Amino acid sequence: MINNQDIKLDASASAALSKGRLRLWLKILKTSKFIESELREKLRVEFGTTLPRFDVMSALERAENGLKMSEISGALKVSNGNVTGIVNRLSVEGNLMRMPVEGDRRAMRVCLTQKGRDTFAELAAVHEIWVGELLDGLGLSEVDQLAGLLDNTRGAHD
Amino acid sequence: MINNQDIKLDASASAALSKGRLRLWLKILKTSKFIESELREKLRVEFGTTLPRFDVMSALERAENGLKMSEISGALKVSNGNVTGIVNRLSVEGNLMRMPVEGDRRAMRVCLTQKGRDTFAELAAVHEIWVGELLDGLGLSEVDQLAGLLDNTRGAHD
DNA sequence: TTCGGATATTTTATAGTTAAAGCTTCATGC
DNA sequence: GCATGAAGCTTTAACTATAAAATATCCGAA
Repeated sequence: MINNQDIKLDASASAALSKGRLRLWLKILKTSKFIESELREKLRVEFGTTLPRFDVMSALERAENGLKMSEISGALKVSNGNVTGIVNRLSVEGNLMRMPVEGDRRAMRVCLTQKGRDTFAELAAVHEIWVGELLDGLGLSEVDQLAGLLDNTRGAHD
Repeated sequence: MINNQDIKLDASASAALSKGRLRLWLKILKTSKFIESELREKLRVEFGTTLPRFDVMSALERAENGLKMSEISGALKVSNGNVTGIVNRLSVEGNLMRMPVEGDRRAMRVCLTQKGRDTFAELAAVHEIWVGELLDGLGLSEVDQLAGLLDNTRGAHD
């Protein structure tokens, strides 16, 4: 038997949970935006490049034989048209090449050039250092705890 | 006395921590981007609006007597020019008004209109529900744990 | 073979985003 | 007063981002 008291308690507990989740989301967002803007600023000032360019190069570095445009947009979860522009600019800079895909004249295979690989290696090394510094308040066990908790949200998985 | 063995162990432990922090950052980013894009999509489809517009209205709602342009950009941590565009569009839509600041002809005070307050109340209610759903894998204690861990990073505070 | 739908990419229109430059107004020192 | 620099805002150029439309190609079924 559920009485009015129980219902009132349930309602207020549920409201508290909802508010807590909202505050948590705002904190996740603030943390994420802060780290992202720090990385963005460092890439801009120290290397004259941007995070989207870095992300595309990172995806290409992991792929042995390059990626099709649609594979890049899928990996980075951004729109097709967006990738077109970024790849254009990286291409002008000489960091990557578009190559035809044999057997499908619609598709293009995008590969890092040697210059692109060299550039990315340099960027990736300092990028890891920067992230380490930005998260230096977290030890190994805290890193694991945080990762585990984030796994309980939708969107943390592949 | 520190011997080679110790040094080697320290180096590999440090590398593991660095890699762990990097993976954690990528997970935070993925979680944040996922939630953000879900909210963005819902705002677009169900209300024909955007997250930046929502954020500006949210900041104005909390301010009793409106905010100056620079106070908005400070609160949202975005550039001045950015706010100009968003406020222009919200103004055209009738959700807010620019009013002169007495004693300083350079500044503008931005206030929600009644329509803006009504619209925002509606948006804020469903926004909280959406966030609750997106974080429904986290109970109260997990929400608190996560918030506590994020406080150990730079950028989570005001 | 050819028609029609699906796929891969680019293009277009619109918005958000920044840094930097520009404009107006304020405040201070002389 | 008046110069000079600072503050508040807008504008500009460049880039990132999306959705939707356009283009070209592929593929399967009739």
